[in-house]
Amino acid sequence: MSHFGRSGPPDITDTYSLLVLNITFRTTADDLFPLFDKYGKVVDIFIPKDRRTGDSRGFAFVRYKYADEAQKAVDRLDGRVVDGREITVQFAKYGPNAERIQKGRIIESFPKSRSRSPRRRHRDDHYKDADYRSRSRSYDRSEHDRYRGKDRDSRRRSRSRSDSPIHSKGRGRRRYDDDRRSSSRSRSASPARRSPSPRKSPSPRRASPPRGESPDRRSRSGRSRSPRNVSPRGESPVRQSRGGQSPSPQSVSPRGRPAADSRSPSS
DNA sequence: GTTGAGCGTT
Repeated sequence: MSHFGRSGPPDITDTYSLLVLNITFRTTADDLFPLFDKYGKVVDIFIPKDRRTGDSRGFAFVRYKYADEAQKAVDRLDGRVVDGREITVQFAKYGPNAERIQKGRIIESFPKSRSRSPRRRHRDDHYKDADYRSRSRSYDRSEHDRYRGKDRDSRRRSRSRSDSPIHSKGRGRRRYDDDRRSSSRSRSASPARRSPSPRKSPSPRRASPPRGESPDRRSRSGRSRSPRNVSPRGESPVRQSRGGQSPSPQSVSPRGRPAADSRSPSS
């Protein structure tokens, strides 16, 4: 009840998690809620977003209270065109916290009894966690084995090519080793200085001095969607960082123009 | 402004 918009998972026990893929990047939980709620009782909807940009990743998680309803939703909403894009609804295979999921049902498997086996510090348990996580994110594995895929791999290959061994162009799923890489670079001040004129320091990347930055530039004005809850009841299982989670009073300008205009537009 | 394989939050 009061968990929505407060903290992590409110109560994910005996609930069925549905994974919705192929959704547009602008589709929000509010849009999926009425869609999934029509087929059953939706307990909660969660749409993972990027940590850097904060944009939707393109998939959402819908939690149902009953399996029959979830299955129905999967059968009915699976392949449905939402926002002009065909979405893919299926049972979640992995868990948010390495929880045991059976047929999409989340089973509570928390080690309540601490005095059960305190001896076990680290063992295969880690393998389990890393197992579902290293499904393909880790490219440091046998890649040649993956190439044996068929159509499914072909999709990923497409992306792989885009990513290429080089940097990720767009919002690649690369890790947060950006800072780490910088450190590496620091080690070698100039690994291959091609310019015989080290005097020139053309830093187009850093050519932007700390001036009046506007991080709130990414206004969601793309879609005239009211950021308020769709449930006037006050109880909306739809949790999204668009309401109370991100209380940024900076982009509240009614005109879309920040009132903090320290600069003088004139001269 | 863009993108499109996939599996999650304090």
